[in-house]
Amino acid sequence: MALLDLLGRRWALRVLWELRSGQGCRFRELQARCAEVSSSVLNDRLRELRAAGIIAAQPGSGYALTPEGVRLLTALEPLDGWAKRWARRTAVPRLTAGAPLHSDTPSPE
Amino acid sequence: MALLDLLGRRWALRVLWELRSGQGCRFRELQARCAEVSSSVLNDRLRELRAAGIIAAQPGSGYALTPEGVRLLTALEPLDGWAKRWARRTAVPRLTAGAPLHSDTPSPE
DNA sequence: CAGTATCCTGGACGATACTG
DNA sequence: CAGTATCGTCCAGGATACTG
Repeated sequence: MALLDLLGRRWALRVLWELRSGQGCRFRELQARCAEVSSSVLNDRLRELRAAGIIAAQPGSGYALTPEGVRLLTALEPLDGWAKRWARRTAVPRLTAGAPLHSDTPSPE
Repeated sequence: MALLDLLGRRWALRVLWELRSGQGCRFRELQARCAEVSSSVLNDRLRELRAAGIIAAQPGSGYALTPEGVRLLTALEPLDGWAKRWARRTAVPRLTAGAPLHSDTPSPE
């Protein structure tokens, strides 16, 4: 297992996506943005992402992407692009146009 | 759920990776290359990937990537690049140098 | 060989209650 | 508010036996 073991887990990409702005985000705020993921799971993800050096806990401003994390987001872009086209080709056209890359990911716009 | 629901599943990326050459590959051959994944699961993955239009079953030559599948592999490259550097930075240096992107993925060289 | 049908188990996730 | 501890459920995946 490797990268997908990390990013494939529920909420992992969503968390990254929520932090994409570069602004720090508090635990509760993050939780609210993630459709109320349970605190235990959110905490798991945060710990894993921190251990991976993708995000870091700021002193007083919550969590934010590390430089490494920013580069990860960048590396993800082509894939998201592909996913969007693919969603258009493949997916069922009903439901509000969702998030190609991940169900819980609002996806880059 | 979307793309990660597909690629995050066990063996999914590995199958794509095994088909990267563009050569068709038979069921049993694929199974052998994938450390003897169970036939039921392999079949599941193949069906899902076919449904997604990423691979296709050739008449007599097994499975192969579709053009769309080829583009997916391309979109995956930056991510794999990131994963490799990341593995070097983060990962435990023990064990045979594995596959950054996915445990079961030999990973591009 | 290609693919299907069952059964079983581990672990991811959700809910919740709790602590500092 | 931030995070931990516990518990129950559910399902993906592995094993295996089977069919065409």
